[in-house]
Amino acid sequence: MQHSSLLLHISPSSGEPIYRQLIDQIQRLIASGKLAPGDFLPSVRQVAAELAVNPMTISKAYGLLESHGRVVRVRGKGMAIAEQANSESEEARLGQLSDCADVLIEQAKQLGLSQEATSKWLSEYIKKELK
Amino acid sequence: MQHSSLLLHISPSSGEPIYRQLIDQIQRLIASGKLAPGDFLPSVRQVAAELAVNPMTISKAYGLLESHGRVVRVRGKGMAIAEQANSESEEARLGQLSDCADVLIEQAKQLGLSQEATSKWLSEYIKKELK
DNA sequence: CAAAGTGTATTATTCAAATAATACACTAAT
DNA sequence: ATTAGTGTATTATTTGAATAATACACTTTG
Repeated sequence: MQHSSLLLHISPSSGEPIYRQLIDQIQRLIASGKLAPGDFLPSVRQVAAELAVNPMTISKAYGLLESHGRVVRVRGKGMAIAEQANSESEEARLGQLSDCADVLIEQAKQLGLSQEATSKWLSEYIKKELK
Repeated sequence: MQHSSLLLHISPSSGEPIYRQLIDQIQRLIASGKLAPGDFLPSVRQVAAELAVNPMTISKAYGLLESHGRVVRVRGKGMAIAEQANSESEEARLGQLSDCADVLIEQAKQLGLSQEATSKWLSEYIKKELK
Protein backbone atom coordinates (compact mmCIF):
# COMPACT_ATOMS: atom_id res chain seq x y z
CA MET A 1 0.00 0.00 0.00
CA GLN A 2 1.29 3.37 -0.99
CA HIS A 3 1.31 6.09 1.59
CA SER A 4 -0.16 8.75 -0.68
CA SER A 5 -0.74 8.85 -4.38
CA LEU A 6 -1.86 12.42 -4.95
CA LEU A 7 -2.69 11.22 -8.41
CA LEU A 8 -6.29 12.31 -8.27
CA HIS A 9 -8.05 15.35 -6.96
CA ILE A 10 -11.54 16.78 -7.03
CA SER A 11 -13.08 20.19 -7.10
CA PRO A 12 -16.20 20.08 -4.91
CA SER A 13 -17.46 23.38 -6.28
CA SER A 14 -17.35 22.33 -9.89
CA GLY A 15 -20.89 21.03 -10.29
CA GLU A 16 -19.38 18.09 -12.14
CA PRO A 17 -20.12 14.82 -10.28
CA ILE A 18 -17.17 13.36 -8.40
CA TYR A 19 -17.23 10.02 -10.19
CA ARG A 20 -17.16 11.83 -13.53
CA GLN A 21 -14.28 14.08 -12.50
CA LEU A 22 -12.32 10.97 -11.61
CA ILE A 23 -13.10 9.22 -14.88
CA ASP A 24 -12.00 12.25 -16.88
CA GLN A 25 -8.77 12.60 -14.95
CA ILE A 26 -7.86 8.95 -15.28
CA GLN A 27 -8.60 8.92 -18.99
CA ARG A 28 -6.34 11.92 -19.36
CA LEU A 29 -3.59 10.23 -17.35
CA ILE A 30 -3.84 7.22 -19.64
CA ALA A 31 -3.89 9.28 -22.81
CA SER A 32 -0.82 11.18 -21.71
CA GLY A 33 1.08 8.03 -20.79
CA LYS A 34 1.38 8.89 -17.11
CA LEU A 35 -0.53 5.70 -16.47
CA ALA A 36 0.78 2.89 -18.63
CA PRO A 37 -0.78 -0.52 -19.36
CA GLY A 38 -0.15 -2.80 -16.39
CA ASP A 39 0.05 0.03 -13.88
CA PHE A 40 -2.41 -0.15 -11.01
CA LEU A 41 -4.84 2.52 -10.03
CA PRO A 42 -4.72 3.53 -6.36
CA SER A 43 -7.14 1.38 -4.42
CA VAL A 44 -10.74 2.37 -3.93
CA ARG A 45 -10.24 2.80 -0.21
CA GLN A 46 -7.05 4.79 -0.59
CA VAL A 47 -8.60 7.28 -2.95
CA ALA A 48 -11.73 7.43 -0.84
CA ALA A 49 -9.69 8.27 2.22
CA GLU A 50 -7.58 10.90 0.51
CA LEU A 51 -10.55 12.64 -0.99
CA ALA A 52 -12.80 12.13 2.04
CA VAL A 53 -15.40 10.50 -0.15
CA ASN A 54 -17.34 7.27 0.05
CA PRO A 55 -15.60 4.20 -1.41
CA MET A 56 -18.64 3.40 -3.53
CA THR A 57 -18.19 6.64 -5.41
CA ILE A 58 -14.69 5.59 -6.43
CA SER A 59 -15.94 2.12 -7.24
CA LYS A 60 -18.55 3.61 -9.55
CA ALA A 61 -15.89 5.49 -11.47
CA TYR A 62 -13.68 2.40 -11.69
CA GLY A 63 -16.61 0.27 -12.80
CA LEU A 64 -17.43 2.63 -15.64
CA LEU A 65 -13.80 2.77 -16.71
CA GLU A 66 -13.82 -1.02 -16.80
CA SER A 67 -16.94 -1.11 -18.96
CA HIS A 68 -15.20 1.29 -21.30
CA GLY A 69 -12.31 -1.15 -21.56
CA ARG A 70 -9.83 1.33 -20.13
CA VAL A 71 -9.11 -0.75 -17.07
CA VAL A 72 -9.12 -4.39 -16.07
CA ARG A 73 -10.08 -5.85 -12.73
CA VAL A 74 -7.42 -8.09 -11.19
CA ARG A 75 -8.80 -10.21 -8.37
CA GLY A 76 -7.44 -9.39 -4.98
CA LYS A 77 -5.07 -6.86 -6.51
CA GLY A 78 -7.06 -3.97 -7.84
CA MET A 79 -7.67 -2.21 -11.12
CA ALA A 80 -4.93 -2.26 -13.74
CA ILE A 81 -4.66 -0.14 -16.85
CA ALA A 82 -5.78 -2.29 -19.78
CA GLU A 83 -3.18 -3.46 -22.27
CA GLN A 84 -5.01 -1.92 -25.18
CA ALA A 85 -6.22 1.10 -23.26
CA ASN A 86 -4.51 3.47 -25.61
CA SER A 87 -3.65 1.26 -28.52
CA GLU A 88 -6.84 1.69 -30.43
CA SER A 89 -6.22 2.90 -33.94
CA GLU A 90 -6.65 6.57 -34.60
CA GLU A 91 -9.52 5.58 -36.85
CA ALA A 92 -11.28 3.87 -33.95
CA ARG A 93 -10.70 6.77 -31.59
CA LEU A 94 -12.07 9.23 -34.12
CA GLY A 95 -15.13 7.05 -34.40
CA GLN A 96 -15.81 7.69 -30.74
CA LEU A 97 -16.41 11.32 -31.56
CA SER A 98 -19.39 10.57 -33.79
CA ASP A 99 -22.10 10.76 -31.13
CA CYS A 100 -20.87 14.16 -30.14
CA ALA A 101 -20.53 15.24 -33.75
CA ASP A 102 -24.09 14.16 -34.45
CA VAL A 103 -25.38 16.57 -31.85
CA LEU A 104 -23.34 19.38 -33.31
CA ILE A 105 -24.56 18.61 -36.81
CA GLU A 106 -28.16 18.58 -35.67
CA GLN A 107 -27.68 22.03 -34.18
CA ALA A 108 -25.99 23.37 -37.30
CA LYS A 109 -28.92 22.06 -39.32
CA GLN A 110 -31.40 23.84 -37.09
CA LEU A 111 -29.42 27.04 -37.44
CA GLY A 112 -29.59 26.79 -41.20
CA LEU A 113 -25.83 26.61 -41.55
CA SER A 114 -24.21 25.17 -44.62
CA GLN A 115 -21.86 22.23 -44.66
CA GLU A 116 -19.03 24.41 -45.90
CA ALA A 117 -19.45 27.22 -43.36
CA THR A 118 -19.78 24.82 -40.46
CA SER A 119 -16.79 22.79 -41.49
CA LYS A 120 -14.59 25.81 -42.02
CA TRP A 121 -15.60 27.44 -38.74
CA LEU A 122 -14.92 24.22 -36.85
CA SER A 123 -11.42 23.94 -38.27
CA GLU A 124 -10.61 27.41 -37.07
CA TYR A 125 -12.19 26.83 -33.70
CA ILE A 126 -10.31 23.60 -33.16
CA LYS A 127 -7.06 25.23 -34.14
CA LYS A 128 -7.61 27.74 -31.34
CA GLU A 129 -9.00 25.44 -28.65
CA LEU A 130 -7.44 22.00 -29.07
CA LYS A 131 -3.99 22.45 -27.63
CA MET B 1 -58.41 30.57 -29.66
CA GLN B 2 -57.45 27.79 -31.93
CA HIS B 3 -59.06 24.42 -31.44
CA SER B 4 -55.85 22.42 -31.71
CA SER B 5 -52.40 23.33 -32.83
CA LEU B 6 -50.63 19.99 -32.82
CA LEU B 7 -47.55 22.06 -33.39
CA LEU B 8 -45.72 20.70 -30.42
CA HIS B 9 -45.31 17.29 -28.91
CA ILE B 10 -43.27 15.69 -26.18
CA SER B 11 -41.70 12.33 -25.59
CA PRO B 12 -42.01 11.56 -21.88
CA SER B 13 -39.54 8.70 -22.12
CA SER B 14 -36.75 10.78 -23.58
CA GLY B 15 -35.03 11.85 -20.38
CA GLU B 16 -34.85 15.32 -21.87
CA PRO B 17 -36.81 17.80 -19.74
CA ILE B 18 -40.15 18.87 -21.19
CA TYR B 19 -39.31 22.58 -21.25
CA ARG B 20 -36.12 21.83 -23.14
CA GLN B 21 -37.88 19.62 -25.67
CA LEU B 22 -40.25 22.48 -26.37
CA ILE B 23 -37.47 25.03 -26.79
CA ASP B 24 -35.66 22.79 -29.24
CA GLN B 25 -38.78 22.14 -31.29
CA ILE B 26 -39.72 25.79 -31.49
CA GLN B 27 -36.22 26.82 -32.49
CA ARG B 28 -36.37 24.22 -35.24
CA LEU B 29 -39.76 25.50 -36.40
CA ILE B 30 -38.33 29.01 -36.59
CA ALA B 31 -35.18 27.90 -38.38
CA SER B 32 -37.21 25.99 -40.96
CA GLY B 33 -39.56 28.89 -41.55
CA LYS B 34 -42.67 27.09 -40.33
CA LEU B 35 -42.92 29.82 -37.75
CA ALA B 36 -42.27 33.24 -39.28
CA PRO B 37 -41.66 36.57 -37.55
CA GLY B 38 -44.96 37.94 -36.31
CA ASP B 39 -46.60 34.54 -35.96
CA PHE B 40 -47.91 33.70 -32.53
CA LEU B 41 -47.00 30.68 -30.52
CA PRO B 42 -49.95 28.67 -29.22
CA SER B 43 -50.91 29.98 -25.79
CA VAL B 44 -49.39 28.62 -22.62
CA ARG B 45 -52.71 27.19 -21.50
CA GLN B 46 -53.50 25.65 -24.85
CA VAL B 47 -50.21 23.80 -25.05
CA ALA B 48 -50.47 22.83 -21.40
CA ALA B 49 -53.90 21.30 -21.99
CA GLU B 50 -52.87 19.43 -25.14
CA LEU B 51 -49.77 17.98 -23.54
CA ALA B 52 -51.38 17.44 -20.13
CA VAL B 53 -48.63 19.41 -18.51
CA ASN B 54 -48.56 22.32 -16.08
CA PRO B 55 -48.82 25.80 -17.63
CA MET B 56 -45.72 26.91 -15.75
CA THR B 57 -43.65 24.37 -17.62
CA ILE B 58 -44.68 25.92 -20.93
CA SER B 59 -44.12 29.37 -19.51
CA LYS B 60 -40.62 28.40 -18.54
CA ALA B 61 -39.86 27.37 -22.10
CA TYR B 62 -41.39 30.57 -23.50
CA GLY B 63 -39.52 32.69 -21.01
CA LEU B 64 -36.20 31.18 -22.01
CA LEU B 65 -36.99 31.65 -25.68
CA GLU B 66 -37.71 35.29 -24.94
CA SER B 67 -34.43 35.74 -23.12
CA HIS B 68 -32.72 34.25 -26.17
CA GLY B 69 -34.43 36.86 -28.32
CA ARG B 70 -36.31 34.28 -30.35
CA VAL B 71 -39.71 35.48 -29.23
CA VAL B 72 -41.32 38.66 -28.03
CA ARG B 73 -44.00 39.04 -25.40
CA VAL B 74 -47.05 40.98 -26.60
CA ARG B 75 -49.19 42.10 -23.69
CA GLY B 76 -52.56 40.46 -23.53
CA LYS B 77 -51.88 38.64 -26.79
CA GLY B 78 -49.19 36.10 -26.25
CA MET B 79 -45.75 35.30 -27.55
CA ALA B 80 -44.83 36.30 -31.09
CA ILE B 81 -41.86 35.19 -33.14
CA ALA B 82 -39.30 37.99 -33.02
CA GLU B 83 -38.65 40.00 -36.13
CA GLN B 84 -34.97 39.24 -36.09
CA ALA B 85 -35.41 35.70 -34.84
CA ASN B 86 -33.86 34.31 -37.96
CA SER B 87 -31.85 37.19 -39.19
CA GLU B 88 -28.74 36.64 -37.13
CA SER B 89 -25.55 36.76 -39.12
CA GLU B 90 -23.91 33.54 -40.08
CA GLU B 91 -21.08 34.54 -37.79
CA ALA B 92 -23.47 34.77 -34.84
CA ARG B 93 -25.12 31.48 -35.64
CA LEU B 94 -21.78 29.75 -35.89
CA GLY B 95 -20.96 31.13 -32.48
CA GLN B 96 -23.87 29.21 -31.09
CA LEU B 97 -22.07 26.00 -31.92
CA SER B 98 -19.22 26.72 -29.56
CA ASP B 99 -20.64 25.08 -26.44
CA CYS B 100 -21.18 21.91 -28.38
CA ALA B 101 -17.77 22.16 -30.01
CA ASP B 102 -16.15 22.56 -26.61
CA VAL B 103 -17.52 19.19 -25.52
CA LEU B 104 -16.24 17.56 -28.66
CA ILE B 105 -12.80 19.10 -28.25
CA GLU B 106 -12.58 17.91 -24.67
CA GLN B 107 -13.29 14.37 -25.81
CA ALA B 108 -10.75 14.54 -28.61
CA LYS B 109 -8.18 15.73 -26.09
CA GLN B 110 -8.86 12.79 -23.80
CA LEU B 111 -8.55 10.41 -26.72
CA GLY B 112 -5.12 11.80 -27.50
CA LEU B 113 -6.19 12.98 -30.95
CA SER B 114 -4.28 15.69 -32.75
CA GLN B 115 -5.73 18.94 -33.92
CA GLU B 116 -5.11 18.00 -37.54
CA ALA B 117 -6.62 14.52 -37.40
CA THR B 118 -9.70 15.69 -35.56
CA SER B 119 -10.25 18.60 -37.88
CA LYS B 120 -9.87 16.52 -41.01
CA TRP B 121 -12.13 13.74 -39.75
CA LEU B 122 -14.81 16.23 -38.80
CA SER B 123 -14.80 17.78 -42.25
CA GLU B 124 -15.37 14.39 -43.81
CA TYR B 125 -18.03 13.46 -41.31
CA ILE B 126 -19.90 16.69 -41.82
CA LYS B 127 -19.76 16.28 -45.57
CA LYS B 128 -21.52 12.94 -45.14
CA GLU B 129 -24.01 13.85 -42.44
CA LEU B 130 -24.95 17.50 -42.86
CA LYS B 131 -27.35 17.42 -45.78
C1' DC C 1 -6.49 -20.30 9.17
C1' DA C 2 -6.24 -15.46 10.31
C1' DA C 3 -5.53 -10.84 9.05
C1' DA C 4 -5.47 -7.26 5.97
C1' DG C 5 -5.97 -6.07 1.62
C1' DT C 6 -8.83 -5.95 -2.89
C1' DG C 7 -13.77 -4.45 -5.34
C1' DT C 8 -18.97 -4.29 -4.97
C1' DA C 9 -24.10 -5.47 -4.28
C1' DT C 10 -27.76 -3.62 -1.83
C1' DT C 11 -30.00 -0.20 0.45
C1' DA C 12 -30.71 4.40 2.29
C1' DT C 13 -29.98 9.27 2.12
C1' DT C 14 -29.14 13.75 0.11
C1' DC C 15 -29.85 17.34 -2.88
C1' DA C 16 -30.85 20.02 -6.89
C1' DA C 17 -33.48 20.27 -11.04
C1' DA C 18 -38.00 19.69 -13.08
C1' DT C 19 -42.60 20.04 -12.49
C1' DA C 20 -46.94 21.41 -10.42
C1' DA C 21 -50.46 24.37 -7.45
C1' DT C 22 -52.06 28.52 -6.52
C1' DA C 23 -52.91 33.15 -6.97
C1' DC C 24 -52.00 37.23 -9.32
C1' DA C 25 -51.41 41.25 -12.98
C1' DC C 26 -52.30 42.51 -17.28
C1' DT C 27 -55.05 43.24 -22.00
C1' DA C 28 -58.84 43.00 -25.24
C1' DA C 29 -63.48 42.84 -26.30
C1' DT C 30 -68.08 43.44 -25.37
C1' DA D 1 -67.31 47.11 -15.72
C1' DT D 2 -67.29 42.39 -16.77
C1' DT D 3 -65.55 38.39 -18.85
C1' DA D 4 -62.32 35.62 -20.93
C1' DG D 5 -58.18 35.55 -22.68
C1' DT D 6 -52.91 36.44 -22.20
C1' DG D 7 -48.16 35.33 -19.23
C1' DT D 8 -45.92 34.68 -14.56
C1' DA D 9 -44.23 35.22 -9.53
C1' DT D 10 -44.14 32.51 -5.60
C1' DT D 11 -44.32 28.44 -3.34
C1' DA D 12 -44.64 23.46 -2.79
C1' DT D 13 -43.94 18.91 -4.49
C1' DT D 14 -41.90 15.30 -7.15
C1' DT D 15 -38.30 12.88 -9.09
C1' DG D 16 -33.95 11.08 -10.25
C1' DA D 17 -29.04 11.30 -10.07
C1' DA D 18 -25.17 11.41 -6.91
C1' DT D 19 -23.49 10.00 -2.81
C1' DA D 20 -23.08 7.41 1.43
C1' DA D 21 -23.78 3.27 4.96
C1' DT D 22 -23.47 -1.25 5.60
C1' DA D 23 -22.26 -5.77 4.83
C1' DC D 24 -20.39 -9.09 1.86
C1' DA D 25 -17.20 -12.11 -1.34
C1' DC D 26 -12.93 -12.58 -2.81
C1' DT D 27 -7.36 -12.85 -2.85
C1' DT D 28 -3.00 -12.48 -0.96
C1' DT D 29 0.26 -13.01 2.60
C1' DG D 30 2.24 -14.88 6.63
